Amino acid sequence: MRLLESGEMYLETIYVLSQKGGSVRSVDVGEYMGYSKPSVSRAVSILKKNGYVVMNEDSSLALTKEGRALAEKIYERHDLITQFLIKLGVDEKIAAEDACKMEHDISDTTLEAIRKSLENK
Amino acid sequence: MRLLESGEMYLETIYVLSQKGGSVRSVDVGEYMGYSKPSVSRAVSILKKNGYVVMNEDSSLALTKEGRALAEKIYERHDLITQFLIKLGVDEKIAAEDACKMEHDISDTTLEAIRKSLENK
DNA sequence: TATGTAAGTTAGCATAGGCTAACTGCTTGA
DNA sequence: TCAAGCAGTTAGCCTATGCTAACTTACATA
Repeated sequence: MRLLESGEMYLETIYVLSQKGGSVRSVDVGEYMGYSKPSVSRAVSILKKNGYVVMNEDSSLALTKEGRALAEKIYERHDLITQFLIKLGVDEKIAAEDACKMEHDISDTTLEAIRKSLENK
Repeated sequence: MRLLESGEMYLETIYVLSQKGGSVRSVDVGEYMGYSKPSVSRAVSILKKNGYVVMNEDSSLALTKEGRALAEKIYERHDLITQFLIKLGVDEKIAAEDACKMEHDISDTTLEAIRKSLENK
């Protein structure tokens, strides 16, 4: 089942927090995103149902192979768009914020155009 | 009251259809957007409540001064983003589709960066 | 004149995705 | 040992925004 935008955001957050090292708990995800525990609990249960995340016995979260692959794809989009906006002259903070929203909307075609444009520099 | 993304889309559609000349009715908006009559009816009532649209006696729709100003702003964003994506090498159709989603998300800062980039060509 | 069609509205359903309140179950420290 | 606090879950509320069904109203024409 295809994740909606909010699901992608939760998945991306779990990925980003994992990259920082250490275990990732639901409460960490909620704190990072500014959402309540029940909101995270529901979102994580959907990610589990979709096979993107598993919860360990100590209730820390781990990405499955599929979850990691999808999260990497989403994060790469985020990163490419952010770099692109920065090159365009947008302040780093605003670039990251805008990229956060754009990453869910942009077609693969546009993303490839952005990638090419970054390579030609 | 600030319009949400869906409200902006309805307003933009009324504006675009107005530009084509002739009167714009709710049913035209629904047909253009692919939405049902009740969905349009509710959306239009919100636009009326916000002072962006009035309904004439023959139930055709007209933008107020504020509605027109906002619609023009939204449409200009749409147009700038579309032109920008086309210059980036994206096919015209896909550029318009992506612009449609991006126009609601992008900050004023990024929009100005896009505008400048288009001018430097 | 009576009927059929078109347009708009109202009522109410569904889903997504925030929230708070309240419960459960661990773990920890006085 | 037991009381407190922390993490996760469950129940249920709210808003936004799509939908269908069914109603109203007006017009046009047989």
